[in-house]
Amino acid sequence: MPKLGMEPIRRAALVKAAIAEIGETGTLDVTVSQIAKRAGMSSALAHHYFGGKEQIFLAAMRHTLAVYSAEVRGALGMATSPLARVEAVVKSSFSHMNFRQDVVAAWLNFYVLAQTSEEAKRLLNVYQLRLRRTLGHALRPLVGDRAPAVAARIAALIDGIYLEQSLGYQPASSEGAFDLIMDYVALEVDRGCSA
Amino acid sequence: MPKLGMEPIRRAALVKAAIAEIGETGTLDVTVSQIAKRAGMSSALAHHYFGGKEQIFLAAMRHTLAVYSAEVRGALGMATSPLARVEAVVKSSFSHMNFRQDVVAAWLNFYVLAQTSEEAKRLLNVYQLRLRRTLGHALRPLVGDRAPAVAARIAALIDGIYLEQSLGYQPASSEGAFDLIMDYVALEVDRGCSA
DNA sequence: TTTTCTTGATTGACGAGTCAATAAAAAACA
DNA sequence: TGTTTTTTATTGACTCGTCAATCAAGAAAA
Repeated sequence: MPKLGMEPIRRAALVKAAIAEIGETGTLDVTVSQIAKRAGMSSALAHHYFGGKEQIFLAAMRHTLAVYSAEVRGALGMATSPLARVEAVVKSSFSHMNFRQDVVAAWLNFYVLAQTSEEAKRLLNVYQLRLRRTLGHALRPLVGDRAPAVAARIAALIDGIYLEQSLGYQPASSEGAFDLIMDYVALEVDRGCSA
Repeated sequence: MPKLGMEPIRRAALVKAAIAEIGETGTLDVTVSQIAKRAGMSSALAHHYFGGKEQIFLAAMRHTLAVYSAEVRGALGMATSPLARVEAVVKSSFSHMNFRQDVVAAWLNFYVLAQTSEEAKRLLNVYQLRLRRTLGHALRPLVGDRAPAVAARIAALIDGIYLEQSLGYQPASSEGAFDLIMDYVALEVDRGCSA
């Protein structure tokens, strides 16, 4: 059976299966066997390609982060105004690709993983910083010096909405989440008439 | 040795130890033995009083929720204005009692627990709904019909800040978190001069 | 025949939950 | 009062299952 160049295919399958499995179980408490089985191979092969469970998780995390980043970059590329840039970032955060039940569950568990894995913590920090930086730049023309504070608030809102979504009661729609945040942004942009 | 009426003492010790252990490990992946040892007893006794690991977790969660609720209630009791009521809720969320490293880690893991335990999910929902209701009532005199939306945003901000705090980089100060949210509230209260 | 894939079987560790047995207080009793 | 019995508290030792990680061996390309 062995076909050549299987490594990248197997790795991708395992990463995808890991996210699906974490999403379905809601926990990092999934066995390598479960992941491997879902990916259509033996657990031994999973160990062969990744070395260990944690490294599968980290790869899944990098993948999730990469998908998100790519979507943000793509959306930013089409934005022509500062406000559109903010909208691009926010909209990407709640796109069908990223706001799915299993992906949200994976995010939640990555935060837990970051409690014990330095590498996971590093990855999450890269994400956090980049999000703030991107939002901050986009906001500068709109709110001036308040940009960092507004960016921090938007980031916290995104994380908070993800957390609520993870509970899965009445799944907040992507549009609802988007509006919730952009209404706040509008408020910040419109300020300046009272002070 | 056996002294009578140990049950409540043991249960309290186990709950406290569970939170500390979860906080230190950052995971629900703690053994009953670890918790029991920290609480100064054998693992058999922990099983005797609680029946199983999950029930220890749920008790720890109820305790965390109860401490938080008590603090909110206390702070609300001293508030005389609507704005003071909002401040009371927000300030309680970031008090020394509730914003501690281990307690925040426990919260994070309770969200994970809620993925698999119906009871945990129920408890978190009670918390979410009560928080929104309390904030909504306090906000009504300040922002009128926008109260539910503003309450939802505040709730998301609180959760998001907790999530960031769980990463433990440069621990956001309680005051910083408080200001971050109350600045937003002020913005909502001041609105109405542009539309 | 060398390299790349692949797995079944195994190992070794760990941990949840059970149980029988001990110890001390309290209650019942003589 | 002194003695027995019952209740409450407590644990060491054990069972049973699970799972990460390893390895030797097989199968198919190159």
